[in-house]
Amino acid sequence: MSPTTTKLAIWTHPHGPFANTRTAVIDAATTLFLQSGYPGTSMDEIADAAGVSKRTLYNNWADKEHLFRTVVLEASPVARQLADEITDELAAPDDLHLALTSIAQRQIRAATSHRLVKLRRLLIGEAHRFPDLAAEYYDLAPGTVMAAMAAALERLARQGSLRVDDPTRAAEHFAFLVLGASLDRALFTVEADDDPPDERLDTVAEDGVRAFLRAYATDGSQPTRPAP
Amino acid sequence: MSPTTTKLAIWTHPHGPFANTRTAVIDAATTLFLQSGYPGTSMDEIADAAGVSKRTLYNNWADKEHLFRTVVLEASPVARQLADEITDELAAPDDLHLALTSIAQRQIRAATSHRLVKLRRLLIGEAHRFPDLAAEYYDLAPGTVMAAMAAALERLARQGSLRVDDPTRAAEHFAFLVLGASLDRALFTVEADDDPPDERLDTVAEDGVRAFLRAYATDGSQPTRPAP
DNA sequence: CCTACCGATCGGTAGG
DNA sequence: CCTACCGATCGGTAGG
Repeated sequence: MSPTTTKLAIWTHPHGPFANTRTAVIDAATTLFLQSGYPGTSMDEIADAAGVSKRTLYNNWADKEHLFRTVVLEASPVARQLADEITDELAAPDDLHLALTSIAQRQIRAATSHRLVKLRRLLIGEAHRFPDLAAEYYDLAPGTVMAAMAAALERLARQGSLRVDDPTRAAEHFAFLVLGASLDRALFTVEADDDPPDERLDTVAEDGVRAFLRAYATDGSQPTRPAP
Repeated sequence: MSPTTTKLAIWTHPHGPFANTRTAVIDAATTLFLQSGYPGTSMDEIADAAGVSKRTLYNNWADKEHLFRTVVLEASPVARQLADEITDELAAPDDLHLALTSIAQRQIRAATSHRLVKLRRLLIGEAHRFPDLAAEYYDLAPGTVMAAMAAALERLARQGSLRVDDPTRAAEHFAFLVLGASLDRALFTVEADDDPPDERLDTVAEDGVRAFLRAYATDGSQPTRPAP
């Protein structure tokens, strides 16, 4: 094995060439921060997990806090997609009950996914240390979904399908009827064998949608209550 | 000044004699843990703030984790009182809308109070380190209130005032319609000048109660929507 | 010569 | 109950 070959092996191990160093660090830091929290994760552990030296971390980020901010803001943008889906699917739905149920089921699954619950725990637990970051995330992720839902509900009200005085309040009512209890419980309950299975989440979401429509549907636009 | 006098001054400063040592430590530890989190609070700081030596801490608690558990479990029992009020006031209300609004307003004020929000942040942020403690608190505090509300709603359904298939689900819907959005936002937003004032919380609670009654009241048992 | 990175170790502080 | 101190580990940086 020539020296050149050896050098190549070093360049490509374990995470490929230079361009991917940043990705490798962010991946490792994300995993560790979500697992053990901010003070519970050392820069040494991150460096080890990423397969780089600690000096590399400090060549790319000023300090631990800056790396943490990168991790949080790059872990967010699932929300954008859900917001777009809400806007599209509620534009002019054939069956409002069905459309809302489909959205509700995706919303509760996203909100109670292990990854998102861990990210919320991390941000909530560090809100006193990173108040601006926690607020920024909240406006960015749940805020985007909530704004899309409020706009969609306002449109549906103009179309005559719903009776909505305050679209923002109605969007909050929809979201928390659907996922409030499940999300709150998930924040306090560390992932276990008795995590709610998908079909149970679907039922919870359906119950939330039914309650929402009883509260917000225009009279006669939907059956008040389907027989059990 | 005699040595005895000097000694007495030490005994009674700053938190009185021996019996109150435990209280002084718990008070100091509660303040510091709620302020700076578990790893952000040192046993030295707690000892200093309580006016005792670090050795006293370890004479009363095996280690930092045991002291933390004491702090969390002694900070809880506000919930018991709210649960009792729910049971009493919803037993046979003259005006259901009024009774639910009164309960909702106390519930949202308690849930968004700085102290309770900080306690939630602390437990959620440390749920990975203390999974059993987080679960125990959740069953003890929100769980107690939710159980009382479910029982009360079931009773009201038997009296004919409400239409309730699943009392637990209905209690969740009530709680999260009333306080879900406010609580979720409070967890991410560190106490600031723009905290929601009491009258705004009251409005949010009223909106939640109205939506709940539109969804759960029996037909004709209440006006569907008061004119604005 | 550069960028990217290494092994080794700094001063301070944690829980106990 | 205090001062002094431990083994271990923190975030951040030295020279090469």
